[in-house]
Amino acid sequence: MSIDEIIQRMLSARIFKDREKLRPDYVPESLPHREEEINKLAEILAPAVKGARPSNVFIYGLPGTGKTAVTKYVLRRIDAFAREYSRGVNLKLAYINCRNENTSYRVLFNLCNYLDERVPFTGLSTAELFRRFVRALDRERNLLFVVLDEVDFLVKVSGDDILYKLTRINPDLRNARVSIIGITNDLNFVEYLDPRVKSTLGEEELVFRPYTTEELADILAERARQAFCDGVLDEAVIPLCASLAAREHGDARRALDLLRVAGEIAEREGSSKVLEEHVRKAYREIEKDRAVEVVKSMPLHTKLVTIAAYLVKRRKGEATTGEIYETYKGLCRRLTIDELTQRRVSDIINELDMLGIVNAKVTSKGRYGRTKIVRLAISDRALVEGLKSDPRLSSIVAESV
DNA sequence: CTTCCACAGGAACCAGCGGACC
DNA sequence: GGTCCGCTGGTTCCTGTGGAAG
Repeated sequence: MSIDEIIQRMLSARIFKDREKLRPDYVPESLPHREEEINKLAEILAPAVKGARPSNVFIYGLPGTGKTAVTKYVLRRIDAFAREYSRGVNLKLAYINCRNENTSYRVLFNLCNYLDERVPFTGLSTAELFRRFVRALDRERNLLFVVLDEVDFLVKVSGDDILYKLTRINPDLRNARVSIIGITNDLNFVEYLDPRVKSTLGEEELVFRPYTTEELADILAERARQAFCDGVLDEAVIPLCASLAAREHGDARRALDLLRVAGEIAEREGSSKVLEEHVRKAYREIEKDRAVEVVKSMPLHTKLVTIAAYLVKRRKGEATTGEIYETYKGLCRRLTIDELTQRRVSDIINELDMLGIVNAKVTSKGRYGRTKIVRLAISDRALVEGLKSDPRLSSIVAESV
């Protein structure tokens, strides 16, 4: 294909009008089928406009059910009102994603940044950092909203100490007030919490139901109107995206991704319309890309454990922890590197399970012990692709994969 | 009903690192 | 330049356990 042809294709294939509208972090003007949640959250948070401290809120719901979007949307509106009508109170919004900021220190560090308080990003004790945060906060009549998105990560990694402190902070403040909004995908999350934290943090609770297939289709249609040129979507496309995403508990984010990638594939192929087959390709591509990226970014030993799982699987279909460990030790010897302990490898297998690279399930085989049955959850091609950029593994990959 | 395998997974600890503080 | 701090990614030691075999 000549350059002329490629450019010609690009020009003739007008698929997208504004593809930004399909990005996961875009917060749209309206959030269909979340009216009830929006109203409830607005009712809870509205006192902020008059400078009163709203109750803390806890929001539950599976991924892609609009928790983050609704929260940002409501806070944005409240902030706009507060700017216009309230006197003497500074509304401040701190949004923290605890998947990245999963330690007390980092959370406090971020909070200080939101208050324009300069602090070192390591070196201080957490207690000192907390004192500085409180001091900075209490200097003015601030009303601070702390949004802790995916707060379960914070608690799993660092415990609920910081939550406890944050929820008890108000009595110690003379001028400022803090209101906390915790968001989590993990419906069993409360179990990890100290009951005292549970009661203060969960002053109000909101549960977000997953979208149904029809609701997803509505959302997609709404966004598609803004994102795509008129008439480029085949009529089967939106229902298909919706039903593929609904298979995984009504995840709107996945549905939107699917639609965007399908559009990109159609554009790349020079098709004038987005068709059903583009959606199916998109589905496979998203799965594979995710797997490849994860494998690429894994540390050496985690890769070796993955290869071991693959090798055992190829021999006999599925693998136990013990078999994987033996195979893994063999790989280490061939590379003349020190092997990790079985205890650690057991944890690595759990990590791989969380990443969706393998499926691991504890099973008891009676007299023959209790172990984990491990199955590779990604395609061989994705595995090879993810491994081939690592020069340390080239010999192993070449001959065994 | 008891035994006993092959691990799971908790607890405590450690080395090394980057970085702020004094 | 020594000290302190928290994080990461490991180790060692350990107790707990589902369920087929006996």
